[in-house]
Amino acid sequence: MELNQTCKNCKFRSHLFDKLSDEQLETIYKNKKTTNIEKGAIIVNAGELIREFIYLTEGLVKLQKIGIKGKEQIITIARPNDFISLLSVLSKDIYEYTITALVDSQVCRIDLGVMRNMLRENGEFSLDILRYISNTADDIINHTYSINSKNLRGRIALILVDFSESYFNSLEFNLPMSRKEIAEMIDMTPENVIRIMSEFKKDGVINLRSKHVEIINMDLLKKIRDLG
Amino acid sequence: MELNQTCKNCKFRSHLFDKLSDEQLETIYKNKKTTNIEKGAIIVNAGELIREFIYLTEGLVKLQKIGIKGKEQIITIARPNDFISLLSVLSKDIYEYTITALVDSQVCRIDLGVMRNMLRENGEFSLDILRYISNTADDIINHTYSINSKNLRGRIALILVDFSESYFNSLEFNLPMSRKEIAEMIDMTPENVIRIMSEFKKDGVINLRSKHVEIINMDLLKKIRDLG
DNA sequence: CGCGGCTTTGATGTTCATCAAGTAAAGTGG
DNA sequence: CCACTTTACTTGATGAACATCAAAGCCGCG
Repeated sequence: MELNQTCKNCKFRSHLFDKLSDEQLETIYKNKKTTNIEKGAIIVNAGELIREFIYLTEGLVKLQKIGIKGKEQIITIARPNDFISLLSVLSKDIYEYTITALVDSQVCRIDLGVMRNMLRENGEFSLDILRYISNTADDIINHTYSINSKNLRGRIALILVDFSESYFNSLEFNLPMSRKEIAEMIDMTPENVIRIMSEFKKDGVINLRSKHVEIINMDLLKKIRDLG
Repeated sequence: MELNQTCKNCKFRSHLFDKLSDEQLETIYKNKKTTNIEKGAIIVNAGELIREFIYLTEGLVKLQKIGIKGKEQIITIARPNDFISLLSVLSKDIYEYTITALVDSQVCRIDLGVMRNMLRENGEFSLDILRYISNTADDIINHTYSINSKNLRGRIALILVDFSESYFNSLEFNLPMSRKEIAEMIDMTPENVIRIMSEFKKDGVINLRSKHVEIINMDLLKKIRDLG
């Protein structure tokens, strides 16, 4: 892709790179690799040594923790322009989460040493990254507590609204994950995910055919979310 | 307290300030206020405008979220040397959490503008703070998921071990909070907190007299935590 | 075409929240 | 310092929400 060839003009560039000089962007360009990832492919495995900053340019990926009893737990779903390795990259030597592509995706990998130097050199950039990390962490914490305080119906409603408004900007979309993965995201069993989505369908709140979802009564769905 | 009079020689100083020059420490000294906080007193209220970096020098404080239905939720308990306002301070204009002293405590408040300038000026300092935020957020996220994946017995065991090993470094300690607060920390009801602690006492795992706890069988307690 | 994983529905059981009621402890005003 | 009030703690009984188990249908894939 032509526009991808320099970072300066990259159409996927995050505003977080705005504070970098042309020279610094050039340095990043020389020390990055862009890769295409197929749906279902693992981008990083928990436990691997961290060597790079990873930036999502296209697609959708899940970050998950492998629980002690094999029970997997999805922490968050990252979108384009997210630094997907961010939660571990600055504080740990190894990845804490496994990252997997939910749909065909594209990432840029920037050498970690280069990135660190840039953070040291450029205080404005560093401060922006600080804000970004802070926000990301806040969001995850809030999201987790919000899920936790809801009953099962409320949880399903929450993620349906979330997908619609925060990920797809549409009342119709295809769920990018299996029922089992949804269950892992909102801490319930696949059986109950199905049960409750079927209920919503029967009650005319949504339409559902395999992975395709159409939200019919958004107001009601939000009410279920907020009261649940 | 004499040693408190300059930041450079402060005995409560965090290693996070190590990267600051003498001049910068002097600037902080001129722009900070040290305050004593009584047990139970509120340090900041959620919703208040953030004007300061707050640093805990002595004591123990809780950070809590006020839920929608009045249900309070304790996010974490901060110790001396923690930047207790950290999760909101760089990304938000207002505090997201209410912070309350669990025991008599002391905090330093550093003007936010001064702090921001220092982060911009000093890349090493900024990078250290980045790591610190990253770590703090990671810890909270891990802790939350860990609590969430356990049954009630496992949760009680978890916090008892935590208090013993991470906060008091002793097999005997006084719980710095009520049963209700413990419940808010690990997402259960006060009734069940009591019930399960009584069970532990009856089974000879701990000794319990009002707020005083003595761990008798730490191995078993950890087994309960890990299997729960 | 047949196998394995994903999905769906129903029946059962367990865990935990809620309710209720009583006791102990701690703060409050005279 | 004592009566009084309030708040924290404790125990038991009940019910609801949800996980687990089981079985059958579906779909994609070799």
